[in-house]
Amino acid sequence: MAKGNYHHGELRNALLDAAETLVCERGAEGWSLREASARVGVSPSAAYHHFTSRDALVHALSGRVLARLGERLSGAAGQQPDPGSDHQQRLVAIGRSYVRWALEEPAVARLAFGAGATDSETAISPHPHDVLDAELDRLVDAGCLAVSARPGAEFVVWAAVHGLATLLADGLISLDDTKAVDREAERVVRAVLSGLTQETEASPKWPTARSAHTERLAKRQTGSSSGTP
Amino acid sequence: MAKGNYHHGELRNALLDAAETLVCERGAEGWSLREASARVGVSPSAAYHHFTSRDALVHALSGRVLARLGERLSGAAGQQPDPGSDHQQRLVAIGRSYVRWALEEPAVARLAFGAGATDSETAISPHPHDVLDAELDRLVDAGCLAVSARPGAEFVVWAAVHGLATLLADGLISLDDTKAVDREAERVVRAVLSGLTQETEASPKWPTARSAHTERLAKRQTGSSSGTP
DNA sequence: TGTACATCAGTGAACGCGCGTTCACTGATGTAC
DNA sequence: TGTACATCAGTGAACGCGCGTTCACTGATGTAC
Repeated sequence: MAKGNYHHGELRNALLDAAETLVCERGAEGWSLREASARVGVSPSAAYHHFTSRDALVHALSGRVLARLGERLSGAAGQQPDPGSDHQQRLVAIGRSYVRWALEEPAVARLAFGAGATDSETAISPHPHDVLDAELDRLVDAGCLAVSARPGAEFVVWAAVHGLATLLADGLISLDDTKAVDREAERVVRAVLSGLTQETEASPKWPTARSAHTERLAKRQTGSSSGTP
Repeated sequence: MAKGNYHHGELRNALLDAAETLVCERGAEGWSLREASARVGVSPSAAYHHFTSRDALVHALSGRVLARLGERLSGAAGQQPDPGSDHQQRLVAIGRSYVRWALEEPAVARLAFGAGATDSETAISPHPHDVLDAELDRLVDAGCLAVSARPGAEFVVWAAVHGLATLLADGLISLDDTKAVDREAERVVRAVLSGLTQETEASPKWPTARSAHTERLAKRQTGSSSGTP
């Protein structure tokens, strides 16, 4: 906005905004760097002062989108009233929020997950994965999930919620309205949490999964800790 | 193969094969109709005698891939020994098979699901969804799943398994080896089935989901039944 | 306060490219008589 | 069994297109003295 437009000032963000809008309108892959530049009213080459390539733009957008999702999820959990006897409530809220989000802008969700594993420059904060993680810890603290069932539980919950979200976003499953989506998300979360709760003892040791996100964190820490003895 | 190559004879299938190989090599979107034709040793225009557009090729490929997945899933269930007391075993096998499949050729899986909802020409048989459905019916018959929990249970299981499969395929979660993948799949399936089993009574009514696949079947049936009074 | 100058963030033309699709064509195949 | 002919499944040249990226450039900004 305002005055001489030779220097845009906010071009980086403006390009990300334009790209996101294009993704909404035309799908995760159906747009070009040239189009995004044109929307912002800038020449295609201007983009290269802010992103090294189209791919870098995509990754940056993915990061921004995932961070927003993280905020949204932790917000959803935080807005839940005092759990009373229903300790699964906050996790239900998270699952619901995740699924709703994927359904609001399916193409954006697809892009975010598609580019998700490759970007390592920017820290995504709060990362959706961390939000889920913290919530499961709460559940253990409340005595509603056995300590033995806790390791890797986030991947089970994440898988279930993510699966519902992507099946809906990709149109492989349909539900009639938002209400139905919310309730289906609730069913999935409750089923999976109840199942995990039953694991308790005598269960086999489950494998150790790692998320691309925590992987990155770990690398960063070992890298810096080697410098601080 | 053999003799005068003016008439290929199997061009349609050959193009699908080439496209599938290209998807493996370069990702779900990183290939062109021209490339596929070139691999088969045919001019690009030849493809138009078998597919109305590149998009039609993609959909046909998706259908073929999904049908193969269906076969594989039902095969995996069928190979399980007599369940004994473990009635979840067959479903664990299905889930394992689904996840393994997605991990073997992630790009192909992505393409199959991405194009999945739009194709309505060819019936996919056996459809993965149907295989799952049948198996849950078995579970009810065996008395291991309440009749009240059965409706829509396939979507809960599908979501969980599909989520794990896509998170792994997209690199958002990593596991060390095939063994770990198998065990994680088992954990997810067992968790979700145990959760569903607990639903039994007094649970709220869950929404009615529809899959793009059954939707299509329904349409076909109403269409033909109107002609046979 | 005024001027010189480095740096930053744009421009716009050009590059080479491969794409999906169309078209008029032609060689091979199979069928009717 | 042999020939005429319709149909099928290829060819190859051409279309117009938009793409990502590069390059030498230039106008605006901010800092040092």
